[in-house]
Amino acid sequence: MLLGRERPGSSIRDRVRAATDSELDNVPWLLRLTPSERRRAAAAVVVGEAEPGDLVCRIGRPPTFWFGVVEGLLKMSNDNADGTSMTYSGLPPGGWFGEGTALKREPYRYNIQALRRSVVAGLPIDEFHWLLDHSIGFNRFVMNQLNERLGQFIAARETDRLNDPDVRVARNLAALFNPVLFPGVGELLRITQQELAYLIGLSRQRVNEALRTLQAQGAIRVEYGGLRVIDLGALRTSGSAGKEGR
DNA sequence: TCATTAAATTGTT
DNA sequence: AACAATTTAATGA
Repeated sequence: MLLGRERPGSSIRDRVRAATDSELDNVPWLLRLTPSERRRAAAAVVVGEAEPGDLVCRIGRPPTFWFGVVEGLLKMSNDNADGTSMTYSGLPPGGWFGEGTALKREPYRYNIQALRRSVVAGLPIDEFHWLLDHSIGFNRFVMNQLNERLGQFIAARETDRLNDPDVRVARNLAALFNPVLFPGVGELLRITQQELAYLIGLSRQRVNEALRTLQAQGAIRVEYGGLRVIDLGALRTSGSAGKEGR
Protein backbone atom coordinates (compact mmCIF):
# COMPACT_ATOMS: atom_id res chain seq x y z
CA MET A 1 0.00 0.00 0.00
CA LEU A 2 2.84 2.29 0.40
CA LEU A 3 3.31 1.40 -3.23
CA GLY A 4 2.04 3.76 -5.85
CA ARG A 5 -0.55 1.45 -7.31
CA GLU A 6 -3.25 2.20 -4.81
CA ARG A 7 -6.82 3.05 -5.58
CA PRO A 8 -7.52 6.77 -5.49
CA GLY A 9 -8.94 8.08 -2.26
CA SER A 10 -7.77 5.23 -0.11
CA SER A 11 -4.79 4.82 2.13
CA ILE A 12 -1.70 6.88 2.12
CA ARG A 13 -1.35 9.40 -0.55
CA ASP A 14 1.98 8.24 -1.19
CA ARG A 15 5.01 9.02 -2.96
CA VAL A 16 7.46 6.53 -1.69
CA ARG A 17 11.10 7.28 -1.85
CA ALA A 18 14.29 5.72 -0.61
CA ALA A 19 15.11 6.56 2.97
CA THR A 20 17.59 9.33 3.63
CA ASP A 21 20.60 8.77 5.86
CA SER A 22 19.11 10.75 8.71
CA GLU A 23 15.91 8.74 8.46
CA LEU A 24 17.89 5.52 8.53
CA ASP A 25 19.54 6.76 11.71
CA ASN A 26 16.14 6.53 13.34
CA VAL A 27 15.65 2.88 12.40
CA PRO A 28 16.64 1.05 15.58
CA TRP A 29 17.07 -2.48 14.25
CA LEU A 30 19.60 -1.52 11.60
CA LEU A 31 22.17 -1.23 14.37
CA ARG A 32 21.68 -4.88 15.24
CA LEU A 33 22.71 -6.09 11.80
CA THR A 34 26.12 -6.95 10.45
CA PRO A 35 27.51 -4.40 7.97
CA SER A 36 26.58 -6.47 4.92
CA GLU A 37 23.10 -7.19 6.22
CA ARG A 38 22.70 -3.54 7.04
CA ARG A 39 23.69 -2.43 3.55
CA ARG A 40 21.14 -4.74 2.02
CA ALA A 41 18.34 -3.82 4.43
CA ALA A 42 18.98 -0.09 4.29
CA ALA A 43 18.70 -0.17 0.51
CA ALA A 44 15.33 -1.90 0.79
CA VAL A 45 13.75 0.47 3.29
CA VAL A 46 11.36 2.99 1.77
CA VAL A 47 9.63 5.94 3.39
CA GLY A 48 6.44 7.80 2.72
CA GLU A 49 4.57 10.71 4.22
CA ALA A 50 1.20 10.25 5.85
CA GLU A 51 -1.22 13.14 6.27
CA PRO A 52 -3.54 13.27 9.27
CA GLY A 53 -6.25 10.67 8.81
CA ASP A 54 -4.37 8.63 6.22
CA LEU A 55 -4.47 4.90 6.67
CA VAL A 56 -1.04 3.33 6.66
CA CYS A 57 -2.50 -0.13 6.67
CA ARG A 58 -5.99 -1.41 6.71
CA ILE A 59 -7.73 -4.44 8.16
CA GLY A 60 -7.98 -7.26 5.68
CA ARG A 61 -5.20 -6.13 3.36
CA PRO A 62 -2.38 -8.54 2.75
CA PRO A 63 0.83 -7.42 4.41
CA THR A 64 3.27 -5.83 2.02
CA PHE A 65 5.57 -4.15 4.50
CA TRP A 66 6.80 -4.19 8.02
CA PHE A 67 6.19 -0.64 9.15
CA GLY A 68 7.98 1.81 11.37
CA VAL A 69 7.37 5.35 12.56
CA VAL A 70 10.24 7.66 11.75
CA GLU A 71 8.51 10.85 12.73
CA GLY A 72 5.04 11.92 13.83
CA LEU A 73 2.32 9.91 15.53
CA LEU A 74 0.09 7.02 14.47
CA LYS A 75 -2.65 5.09 16.17
CA MET A 76 -3.51 1.42 16.04
CA SER A 77 -7.22 0.74 16.12
CA ASN A 78 -9.90 -1.76 15.30
CA ASP A 79 -13.35 -1.24 13.86
CA ASN A 80 -16.29 -2.82 15.59
CA ALA A 81 -19.41 -4.04 13.88
CA ASP A 82 -21.47 -1.21 15.34
CA GLY A 83 -19.32 1.38 13.64
CA THR A 84 -17.42 2.42 16.72
CA SER A 85 -13.71 1.86 16.84
CA MET A 86 -11.37 0.89 19.60
CA THR A 87 -7.91 2.35 19.87
CA TYR A 88 -5.27 -0.05 21.11
CA SER A 89 -2.18 2.02 21.14
CA GLY A 90 -0.45 5.12 20.01
CA LEU A 91 2.67 4.70 17.92
CA PRO A 92 5.33 7.37 18.42
CA PRO A 93 8.70 7.58 16.63
CA GLY A 94 10.95 4.53 16.70
CA GLY A 95 8.05 2.07 16.86
CA TRP A 96 7.87 -0.84 14.41
CA PHE A 97 4.72 -2.86 14.02
CA GLY A 98 3.01 -5.49 11.94
CA GLU A 99 5.59 -8.21 12.50
CA GLY A 100 2.88 -10.62 13.59
CA THR A 101 1.02 -10.43 10.32
CA ALA A 102 4.22 -10.19 8.32
CA LEU A 103 5.51 -13.37 9.93
CA LYS A 104 2.44 -15.36 9.02
CA ARG A 105 1.72 -13.49 5.80
CA GLU A 106 -1.84 -13.08 6.98
CA PRO A 107 -4.03 -10.01 6.48
CA TYR A 108 -3.71 -7.09 8.88
CA ARG A 109 -5.94 -7.26 11.88
CA TYR A 110 -6.01 -3.59 12.63
CA ASN A 111 -5.93 -0.19 11.06
CA ILE A 112 -2.99 2.10 11.38
CA GLN A 113 -3.92 5.73 10.95
CA ALA A 114 -1.89 8.91 11.10
CA LEU A 115 -2.90 11.34 13.83
CA ARG A 116 -0.61 14.01 12.49
CA ARG A 117 1.70 14.52 9.57
CA SER A 118 4.10 11.61 9.85
CA VAL A 119 6.99 9.93 8.13
CA VAL A 120 6.48 6.19 7.89
CA ALA A 121 9.13 3.69 6.86
CA GLY A 122 8.48 0.30 5.36
CA LEU A 123 10.56 -2.81 4.92
CA PRO A 124 9.18 -4.99 2.08
CA ILE A 125 7.90 -8.26 3.43
CA ASP A 126 10.31 -10.36 1.39
CA GLU A 127 13.26 -8.46 2.84
CA PHE A 128 11.71 -8.93 6.27
CA HIS A 129 11.71 -12.68 5.76
CA TRP A 130 15.21 -12.65 4.33
CA LEU A 131 16.45 -10.97 7.50
CA LEU A 132 14.61 -13.50 9.64
CA ASP A 133 16.31 -16.28 7.73
CA HIS A 134 19.80 -14.80 7.79
CA SER A 135 20.33 -12.38 10.65
CA ILE A 136 20.70 -13.35 14.29
CA GLY A 137 20.66 -9.72 15.34
CA PHE A 138 17.41 -9.13 13.53
CA ASN A 139 15.81 -12.14 15.17
CA ARG A 140 16.87 -10.85 18.56
CA PHE A 141 15.30 -7.51 17.83
CA VAL A 142 12.00 -8.99 16.68
CA MET A 143 11.84 -11.37 19.61
CA ASN A 144 12.53 -8.61 22.06
CA GLN A 145 9.93 -6.50 20.34
CA LEU A 146 7.26 -9.19 20.60
CA ASN A 147 8.03 -9.78 24.25
CA GLU A 148 7.88 -6.13 25.11
CA ARG A 149 4.66 -5.64 23.23
CA LEU A 150 3.08 -8.53 25.08
CA GLY A 151 3.91 -6.80 28.33
CA GLN A 152 2.42 -3.60 27.00
CA PHE A 153 -0.86 -5.23 26.11
CA ILE A 154 -1.18 -6.92 29.46
CA ALA A 155 -0.58 -3.59 31.15
CA ALA A 156 -3.11 -1.98 28.84
CA ARG A 157 -5.80 -4.40 29.94
CA GLU A 158 -5.34 -3.32 33.52
CA THR A 159 -5.24 0.32 32.57
CA ASP A 160 -8.56 0.09 30.79
CA ARG A 161 -10.23 -1.13 33.95
CA LEU A 162 -9.05 1.82 35.94
CA ASN A 163 -11.46 4.64 36.41
CA ASP A 164 -9.16 7.32 37.76
CA PRO A 165 -8.38 9.54 34.78
CA ASP A 166 -5.08 10.71 36.26
CA VAL A 167 -3.85 7.15 36.50
CA ARG A 168 -5.04 6.27 33.03
CA VAL A 169 -3.18 9.21 31.59
CA ALA A 170 -0.08 8.22 33.53
CA ARG A 171 -0.15 4.62 32.33
CA ASN A 172 -0.79 5.59 28.75
CA LEU A 173 2.14 7.95 28.88
CA ALA A 174 4.33 5.24 30.36
CA ALA A 175 3.50 3.08 27.37
CA LEU A 176 4.34 5.82 24.90
CA PHE A 177 7.64 6.49 26.64
CA ASN A 178 8.63 2.81 26.46
CA PRO A 179 12.27 2.98 25.33
CA VAL A 180 12.30 -0.55 23.92
CA LEU A 181 9.22 -0.24 21.74
CA PHE A 182 9.67 3.44 20.90
CA PRO A 183 13.36 4.30 21.05
CA GLY A 184 12.82 7.36 18.89
CA VAL A 185 10.90 9.14 21.63
CA GLY A 186 13.65 9.74 24.14
CA GLU A 187 12.98 12.17 26.95
CA LEU A 188 10.64 14.37 24.99
CA LEU A 189 7.43 12.99 23.54
CA ARG A 190 6.00 15.22 20.87
CA ILE A 191 2.26 14.98 21.31
CA THR A 192 -0.46 17.56 21.82
CA GLN A 193 -2.92 17.30 24.64
CA GLN A 194 -5.67 16.96 22.05
CA GLU A 195 -3.96 13.96 20.45
CA LEU A 196 -3.39 12.36 23.82
CA ALA A 197 -7.03 12.88 24.74
CA TYR A 198 -8.06 11.19 21.53
CA LEU A 199 -5.77 8.22 22.17
CA ILE A 200 -6.87 7.68 25.76
CA GLY A 201 -10.51 8.51 25.23
CA LEU A 202 -10.83 11.46 27.58
CA SER A 203 -11.67 15.07 27.00
CA ARG A 204 -8.81 17.44 26.37
CA GLN A 205 -9.74 19.38 29.48
CA ARG A 206 -9.47 16.31 31.66
CA VAL A 207 -6.16 15.34 30.10
CA ASN A 208 -4.89 18.83 30.70
CA GLU A 209 -5.81 18.59 34.36
CA ALA A 210 -4.22 15.15 34.70
CA LEU A 211 -1.02 16.31 33.06
CA ARG A 212 -0.70 19.17 35.47
CA THR A 213 -1.29 16.83 38.38
CA LEU A 214 1.42 14.51 37.10
CA GLN A 215 3.70 17.47 36.66
CA ALA A 216 3.08 18.52 40.25
CA GLN A 217 3.99 15.00 41.32
CA GLY A 218 7.27 15.34 39.49
CA ALA A 219 6.64 12.58 36.98
CA ILE A 220 6.63 14.72 33.85
CA ARG A 221 7.05 18.24 32.65
CA VAL A 222 4.44 19.79 30.42
CA GLU A 223 5.86 21.67 27.48
CA TYR A 224 4.37 23.33 24.46
CA GLY A 225 3.55 20.61 21.96
CA GLY A 226 5.01 17.83 24.04
CA LEU A 227 5.82 16.20 27.35
CA ARG A 228 9.15 15.53 29.00
CA VAL A 229 9.49 12.46 31.18
CA ILE A 230 11.10 12.98 34.56
CA ASP A 231 10.23 9.76 36.37
CA LEU A 232 9.10 6.91 34.13
CA GLY A 233 8.73 4.55 37.08
CA ALA A 234 6.29 6.92 38.74
CA LEU A 235 4.13 6.90 35.60
CA ARG A 236 4.11 3.12 35.54
CA THR A 237 3.22 2.60 39.17
CA SER A 238 1.06 5.62 39.81
CA GLY A 239 -2.17 4.68 41.49
CA SER A 240 -1.14 1.16 42.43
CA ALA A 241 0.68 1.35 45.74
CA GLY A 242 0.79 4.87 46.46
CA LYS A 243 -0.14 7.99 48.08
CA GLU A 244 -1.90 10.03 45.50
CA GLY A 245 -5.56 10.35 46.04
CA ARG A 246 -7.93 12.56 44.27
C1' DT B 1 18.57 39.32 12.50
C1' DC B 2 14.53 41.43 14.00
C1' DA B 3 9.63 42.82 14.01
C1' DT B 4 5.10 41.64 12.62
C1' DT B 5 1.43 38.41 11.84
C1' DA B 6 -0.77 34.06 11.45
C1' DA B 7 -1.44 29.50 13.22
C1' DA B 8 -1.25 26.08 16.71
C1' DT B 9 -1.58 24.77 21.38
C1' DT B 10 -2.57 25.40 26.09
C1' DG B 11 -5.19 27.08 30.16
C1' DT B 12 -9.87 28.28 32.00
C1' DT B 13 -14.60 28.58 32.50
C1' DA C 1 -17.95 23.96 23.68
C1' DA C 2 -16.24 28.44 23.74
C1' DC C 3 -12.84 31.78 24.72
C1' DA C 4 -8.51 34.03 26.19
C1' DA C 5 -3.61 33.57 26.78
C1' DT C 6 0.63 31.75 25.31
C1' DT C 7 4.06 29.66 22.15
C1' DT C 8 5.71 28.64 17.80
C1' DA C 9 6.23 29.19 12.76
C1' DA C 10 6.20 32.04 8.76
C1' DT C 11 7.00 36.19 6.44
C1' DG C 12 9.42 40.03 4.84
C1' DA C 13 12.22 44.12 5.48
